[in-house]
Amino acid sequence: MSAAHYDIRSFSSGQSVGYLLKLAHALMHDAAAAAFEGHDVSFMQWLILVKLREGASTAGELCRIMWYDTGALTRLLDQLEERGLVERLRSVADRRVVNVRLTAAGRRKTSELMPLAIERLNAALADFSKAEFAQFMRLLKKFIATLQQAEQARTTVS
Amino acid sequence: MSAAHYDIRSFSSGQSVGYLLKLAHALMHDAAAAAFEGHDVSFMQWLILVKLREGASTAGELCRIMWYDTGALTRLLDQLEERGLVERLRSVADRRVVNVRLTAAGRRKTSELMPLAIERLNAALADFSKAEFAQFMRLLKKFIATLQQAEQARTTVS
DNA sequence: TAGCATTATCTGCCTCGGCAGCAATTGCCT
DNA sequence: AGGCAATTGCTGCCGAGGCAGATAATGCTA
Repeated sequence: MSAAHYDIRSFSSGQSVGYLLKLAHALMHDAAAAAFEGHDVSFMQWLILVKLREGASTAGELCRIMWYDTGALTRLLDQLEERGLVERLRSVADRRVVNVRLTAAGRRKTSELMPLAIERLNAALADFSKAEFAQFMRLLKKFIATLQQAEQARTTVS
Repeated sequence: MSAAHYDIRSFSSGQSVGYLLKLAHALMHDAAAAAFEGHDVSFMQWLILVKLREGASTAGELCRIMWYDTGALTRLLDQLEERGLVERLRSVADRRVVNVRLTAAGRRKTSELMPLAIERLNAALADFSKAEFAQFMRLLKKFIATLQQAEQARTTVS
């Protein structure tokens, strides 16, 4: 472990990872949300659809991987179910669990909107070389791993 | 400019910068908010105080640099003013403008809570070498710059 | 000076996520 | 089997932020 990166004397908010992450996320999210405007599925809803396509199968699982509230997800799934993009099936193995899966229409809608997201991601990274992109991803994952570990330690204590 | 980083065929949400930024920000924010729990100033409010100490002087300026809603900021300033941490002064040069500045108590409170934030930032970056930290900051800033440029182009058109 | 677009702030309304409590179900332990 | 903690999903409530319209003040143009 190296010495601390920040100290009280020299701290400036513009040099804070937290502040930069906030800005980067807000800008990226706004760009994505703007791209999805006018379509009948919001950006957040589409993210859920993608995660389902990638294998997520229950409500709780979606909440954990998306760092999303269970109450909020229940309501979000209600909407997706109403529009026939998703279906809920009570698990027979464990009747507390609700299995969620894409319908055919849901799968179609997911693919249909995919280009919107891809386009925005590439636009945001237009000035990044392959090497820079790889570095960026690696560092983000490392950062996340550290915090998730700390978070897990915090919640298992209490 | 290099070739596109993402394409429709190979896309996976776990490899999306947007998804990673969302997670990184959420985890960092939760850690910071948890650190400020119990103190009479929320994490968000403290951020405003810091920006004021660093020279921000009007409500509008705070909104722009923090990527924050003007309505939300008005209410947040109301609370800070009530507690005597901040004071509003109608500008004499332009009477539409409200100059905001820290009171002595506000400056004291800002410094008092600084260690909480520093500590969390350093904890999150504990495994980062100096070089990795510098790289991470550089790439985040580059990413932000690209998106801000695009955002500005989008809003000046309409 | 009169008219009009623009800017800065504030207010009300709406949506969405966080949180706490609830009901149903399961698994563990005796 | 019986009791009890833990887990899953759902519901009501609350607070915070986004958005649109209102207000006041300024600057530009004729």
